[in-house]
Amino acid sequence: MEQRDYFEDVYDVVRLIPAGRVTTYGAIARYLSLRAGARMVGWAMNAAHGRDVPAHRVVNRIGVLSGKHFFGNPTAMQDLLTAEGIEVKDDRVVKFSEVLWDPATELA
DNA sequence: ATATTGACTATCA
DNA sequence: TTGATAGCCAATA
Repeated sequence: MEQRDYFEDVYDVVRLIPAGRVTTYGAIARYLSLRAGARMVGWAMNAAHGRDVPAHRVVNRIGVLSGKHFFGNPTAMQDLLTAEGIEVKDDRVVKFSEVLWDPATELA
């Protein structure tokens, strides 16, 4: 069971996210030209456990920590983001537009 | 093989 | 503004 397909492509992009920045599922999907769409990026993250993938830096399009519940401890994701300088309030990234790291724009 | 679900997004009411 | 609906693709409850 080697999902060495777009899964690893997603992981690679997520690893490129600088600390103190976040990105969205749609941005990754769009950058990789994934036919799959944003949902599969989230699914790839599900398999990202055990890898060096900072999935806590990946949020949905409005900056909501939609995947925090998958970190074992619901507060783990928020704590990680806060530790990196990202302000999180009510499960949502504060100043989301400022900390947003879009690979299609930043990485080009 | 079919139906349901999902760490999403865009559009419409 | 929020809420509902559709589109999208892959894995499986």
